[in-house]
Amino acid sequence: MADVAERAGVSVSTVSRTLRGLSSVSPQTRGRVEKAARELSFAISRSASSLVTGKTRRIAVLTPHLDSWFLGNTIAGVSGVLREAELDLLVYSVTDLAERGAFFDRLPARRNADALLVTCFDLTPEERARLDALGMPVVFVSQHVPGRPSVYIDDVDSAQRGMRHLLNLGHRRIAFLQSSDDTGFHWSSKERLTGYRKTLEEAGLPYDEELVLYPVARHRRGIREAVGHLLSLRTPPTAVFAESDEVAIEVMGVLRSSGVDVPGRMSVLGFDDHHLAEWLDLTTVAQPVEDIGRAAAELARSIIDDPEADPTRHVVFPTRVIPRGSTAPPTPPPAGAQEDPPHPRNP
Amino acid sequence: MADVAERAGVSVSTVSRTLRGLSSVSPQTRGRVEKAARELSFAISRSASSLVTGKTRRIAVLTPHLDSWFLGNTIAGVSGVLREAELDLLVYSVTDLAERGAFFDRLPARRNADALLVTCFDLTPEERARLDALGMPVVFVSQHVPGRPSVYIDDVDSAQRGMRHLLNLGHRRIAFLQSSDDTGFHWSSKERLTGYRKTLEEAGLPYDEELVLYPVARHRRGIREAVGHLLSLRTPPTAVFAESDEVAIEVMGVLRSSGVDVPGRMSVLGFDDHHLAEWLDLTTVAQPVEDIGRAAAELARSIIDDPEADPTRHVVFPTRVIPRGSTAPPTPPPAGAQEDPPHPRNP
DNA sequence: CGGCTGGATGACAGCGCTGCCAAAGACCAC
DNA sequence: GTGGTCTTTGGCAGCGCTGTCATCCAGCCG
Repeated sequence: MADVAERAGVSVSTVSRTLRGLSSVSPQTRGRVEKAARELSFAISRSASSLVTGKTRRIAVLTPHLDSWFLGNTIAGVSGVLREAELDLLVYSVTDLAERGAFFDRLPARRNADALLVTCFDLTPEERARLDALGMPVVFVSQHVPGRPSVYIDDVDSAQRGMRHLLNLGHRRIAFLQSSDDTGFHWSSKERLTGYRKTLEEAGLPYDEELVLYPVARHRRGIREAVGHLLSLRTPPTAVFAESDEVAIEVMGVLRSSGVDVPGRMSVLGFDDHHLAEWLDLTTVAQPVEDIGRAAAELARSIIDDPEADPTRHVVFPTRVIPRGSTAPPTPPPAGAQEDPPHPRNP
Repeated sequence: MADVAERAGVSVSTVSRTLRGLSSVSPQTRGRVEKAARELSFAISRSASSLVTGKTRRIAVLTPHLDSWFLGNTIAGVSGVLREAELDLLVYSVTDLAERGAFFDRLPARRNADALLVTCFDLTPEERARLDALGMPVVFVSQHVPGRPSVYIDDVDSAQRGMRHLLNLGHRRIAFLQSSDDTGFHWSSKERLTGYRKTLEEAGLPYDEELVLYPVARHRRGIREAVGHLLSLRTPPTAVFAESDEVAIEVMGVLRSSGVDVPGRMSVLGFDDHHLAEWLDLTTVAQPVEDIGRAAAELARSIIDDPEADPTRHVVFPTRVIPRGSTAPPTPPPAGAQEDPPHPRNP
């Protein structure tokens, strides 16, 4: 910076003021400084400036993984907003409990980021207290935490609307497939299961434990076994509601390779509106994933710009059921079919 | 740090030495310091230490997007290695030419990261020169740049092996579908196309421009139009080689929804071994994506640890054709069928 | 028993910026 | 001409660490 100052014939203070866009610099001086900076390819050292200001101009994202469609798109949304704000994006992914423990133990984000976006994570009270104690602003993504800034969808209601779509088609035995892993991450599962149960209750249908398969871990054989289990029941379900499109697509693949027609013998409903869902004709509950990322980044930005701002701001995004070819009325109609019309009345 | 020093009854120098793992600290002192640091949840300020050392302990990744299966998995691999090395991961995604220009203009990574991983990017000579001028070590990922550290697969050879699989099944008219975008990113397309051409040449087959569709942008209607184009040719191809599994899966979806049986009337071959490829029974050329990310991170790590190290190190990963249900001999056999056996001889 | 070695620790400058305050000058009112 | 205000600029301390050098003391040799 001293070099730039010398070249422009001003003091370092003036260079600093110019480069930060402060107003109290005359246009001529500004011009000379900018020219000198360009000629020397000068870039401010964030290390030095954050040492003084206490601001790092960096936002950290904490995720349980990076290789899912959901998180890829969420982070893409975050990244777009941060780029415009000239903030840097720091990514911490913790894929198992040991790493999770290590993260909250050492908390490497501390002092290295101005805010933390927590995605798909059910923080324990201790973890939350720890972040609070260190004064790290947190935005919860894809999760509703009362009293904390969060960006989310109404998972209960969304699952209910998905379920009603299946009920309206005439399905009465509907399985629910959760994807879970061994790290205690949230991933909206619980809420969607609640929506599933509530809808059954509303419709006066029994909750059958055999139809709810939760230990379907990502990247494992679990899906095939889960589908095998459903197909070997005394009365197999006529529809499967998968917690995410990725699971739903796998289920469709397994069903078709086992000779089970979709939607002829089994309807499949997903959740997300994955990029491939359209091409694979998968009915799904769509959520605006990239918008969620963008909103979370905006929230983080507003918090670090103005720490006094209301800390309880929430952004709730709507979801919608997109009917496609993977769901249809069950055939033959289940014994207990009621007066519901055989064709969808819920678009 | 002063607080920790006081609590442990030592000087800040000793705290610094302890926390950096330097050897010249007695075990008792080390224990006391670590205890004090834990009790105070102390984390070193990277800003301050990088101001002195010139090292940021951060690695930047430059990518054209974040929402593809390939990059999600690559970055997951990178992230794992960096976490173990206690390095932070900074992500810059530039999705169009304007952002790309802005990135190389301002070069925000400068002084904020110790090395840059460039993924799926064909840098222009000017861009490369600029990085060099600023002394930023670069590792090329998924791209072979002679004389620079790079991690990649042999795209030409891999495409050739994929093509030979189709030829051995008896296909003679094979389309090639590239995914492209408008930003001049590389994405291995050119090399795979070269492999396609070379294989045709070897087999004495003509190169038909009508069968090579490159303007198939991501997230666009392009795929449907491309498939429509192929199906409306005087002699449609009997097989499609897609540049990535994501494209291949979309192609399969479009074909099936158009009533074209896969592999009955059209074989589809992908590239990547996407997580869903197995479930959708897609034949593909598998590459070890996460390993590529890991190797790239290791390379970056070794470069920042030892800047004198050989700057031309390369890691080449093998690929393999995984035959699944989306490829089969063409029916009816093409007119010009040769003495090739009708069944695969290339597993 | 003095001097020397080596391991462990402390003191202190300074990395590159920013925030604060002072100063210089332009301008105006009286 | 004097005093006051406002705009623009410069000087300088200090953010929290690390690297270097100094210091201290135990242990050992001659």
